[in-house]
Amino acid sequence: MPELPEVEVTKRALEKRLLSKKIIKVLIKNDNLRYKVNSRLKNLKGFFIQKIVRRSKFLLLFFNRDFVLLVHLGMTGKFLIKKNNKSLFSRHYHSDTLHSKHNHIEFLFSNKISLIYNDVRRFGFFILENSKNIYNSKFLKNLGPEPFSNKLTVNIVKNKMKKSSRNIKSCLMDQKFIAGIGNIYASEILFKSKIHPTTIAKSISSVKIKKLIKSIKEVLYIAIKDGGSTIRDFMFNEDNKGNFQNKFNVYDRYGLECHICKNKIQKLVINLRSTYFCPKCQRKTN
DNA sequence: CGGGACTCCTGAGGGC
DNA sequence: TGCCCTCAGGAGTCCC
Repeated sequence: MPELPEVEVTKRALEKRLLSKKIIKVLIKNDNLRYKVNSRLKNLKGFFIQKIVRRSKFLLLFFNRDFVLLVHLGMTGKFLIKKNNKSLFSRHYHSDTLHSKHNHIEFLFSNKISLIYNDVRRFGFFILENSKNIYNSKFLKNLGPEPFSNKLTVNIVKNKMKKSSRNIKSCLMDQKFIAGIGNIYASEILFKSKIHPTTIAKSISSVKIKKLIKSIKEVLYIAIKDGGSTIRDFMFNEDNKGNFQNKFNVYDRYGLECHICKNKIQKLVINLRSTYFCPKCQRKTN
């Protein structure tokens, strides 16, 4: 599920409901996530959320007294919200999801809202840290520039690529390179940039890199506006589901017609991840 | 060291 | 139905 747009949508929904709300209780039903959940999490009782930040695919929940909860949703992690034992979001996840065996952690808030962490594959994790120097923690310190920051420039991207013999798709997926892009959006961004996914990154011209950066911002911006992408799971937001999956140009469209040129969308595996592209719109140049 | 292959985990879907 | 295989939005670790 969660790449930058989905994490950003989650962040905004949490902000809307939980900012400045006090935690009454923390229930750890299953501590067996990617990293074992520290029982110190229960010490957040009585604390309130001051600020929520997204960095790459991480959520940072800042509490009073210098506590910060670092959350990563992994592959299938999501938050559910219920009020007075009822889901705030209609029928879609009523009985099934609110009582799922994949609900691992529950935070009860003073406004009678519960925040439930659900994660089928348990690749997500929660780390409680001191907020001082949090950006120097091992999870955050090596991340590349945020797609919407002005640190993402042609020069910085070209410099990073210069040393590498990798293909551009692998570079986009590398969080040290640019933060927040995952498997869906890497394919969509390369389509919009008209770059073939196996193109050797350092061979790409400055003009094309400029176009690539523009495409990164555009694709991610529209995806956030659409509430992210919902494929086989529903996504957490006010309307239950994201809509960007309806705007995919290439992802999960193997054998279907390209919206631009009508050629058939191709699929290939790069670093064990499915990669989709249009062979005509994204002609290989090296 | 860079980077590709493998790994964690559960469930869905297809072929037989 | 059931069994087996492959694949799924992420990323740390291992090994060449």
